[in-house]
Amino acid sequence: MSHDFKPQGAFAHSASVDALPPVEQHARQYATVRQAHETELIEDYVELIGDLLTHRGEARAADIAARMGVSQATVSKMIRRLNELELVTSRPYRSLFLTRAGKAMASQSRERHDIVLHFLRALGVSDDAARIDAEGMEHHVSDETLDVMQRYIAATARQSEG
Amino acid sequence: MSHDFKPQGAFAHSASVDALPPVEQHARQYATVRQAHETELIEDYVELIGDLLTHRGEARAADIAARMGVSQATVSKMIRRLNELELVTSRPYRSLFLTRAGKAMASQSRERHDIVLHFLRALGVSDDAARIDAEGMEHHVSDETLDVMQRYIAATARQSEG
DNA sequence: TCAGAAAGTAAGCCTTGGCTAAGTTTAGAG
DNA sequence: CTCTAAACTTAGCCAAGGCTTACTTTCTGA
Repeated sequence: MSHDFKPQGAFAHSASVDALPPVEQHARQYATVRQAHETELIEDYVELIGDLLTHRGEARAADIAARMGVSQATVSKMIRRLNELELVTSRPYRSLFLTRAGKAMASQSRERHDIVLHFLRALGVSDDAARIDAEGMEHHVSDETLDVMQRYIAATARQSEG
Repeated sequence: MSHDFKPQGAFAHSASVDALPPVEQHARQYATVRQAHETELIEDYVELIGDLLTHRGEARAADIAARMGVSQATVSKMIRRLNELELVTSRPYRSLFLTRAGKAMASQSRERHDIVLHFLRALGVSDDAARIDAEGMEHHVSDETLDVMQRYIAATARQSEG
């Protein structure tokens, strides 16, 4: 069954005295994080634009700026980038639209975000903390971990149904 | 008991049709993530320096570069920054040392890192994925979530003892 | 002991993602 | 209809964190 969930048992809490990982593996870990950083912001913007389109019918630069907590100028510049990356289409002074690729990115980000958020809540984290943590964590969770989170959510749901 | 662990039950998996959070809250979420980004790299370097000092007895720029997967020049520049921030002390062409503040940051980062890593493994994530995810996640996990993770680890340990 | 390799530094370049200030366009209220 | 406020864009600034290339210092082994 794909939604089986079995914790694997805890290990001794002693990584700080563990040997360092081999140099190449260590370097790959950091490379993955740097890589994630490059796409992170882009994904956040695209995800937000998708949400605004879904919930408000349009995505205006002013709304994006207010929700991101940055200046309109910053948003304007970022929109140019998203355009170059062919994630959005825009006409000057007009609302934005997502391209096919933009829509795909938005829904994928949204899905990851939701899974992480629900996982944290299912684990017992408060709503406020879960929201903030999910925002930061979503870009650093592998498909494998995401899968485990989904199974955990499903298992917890079955449990609470009795 | 402080190490009690009770899952809180899953919610309907439907945040994508949830209303958007209030503007101010939304902005605060992103601000927190941006904030984390600023300290993230610094913490990674300091944590690595601490690990090298612990496991190798010294922290050389060449080792840091190899493990971070960046050029020596990049490390050299970063060391200057860490110096300015009074996290390390260094004499030209010599190995590094952590200041009191640096040591504190290193051990705190190391601890968060370990908790996240052990949590992921306890959850059933493979070692490789857990390592990579932990590296990225550690900077985005609130104290509250960290606490929940620790209780989960403890609970899973008791369970597997039988 | 000293010459070449390895380690470290410095200078200067690039991109990203913030900002402010100043100008342009759009939209809505009177 | 028009004029002002809000929305948007542009230009130009800054810091961070990469890079390469060129130089200096240290270490080591023949």
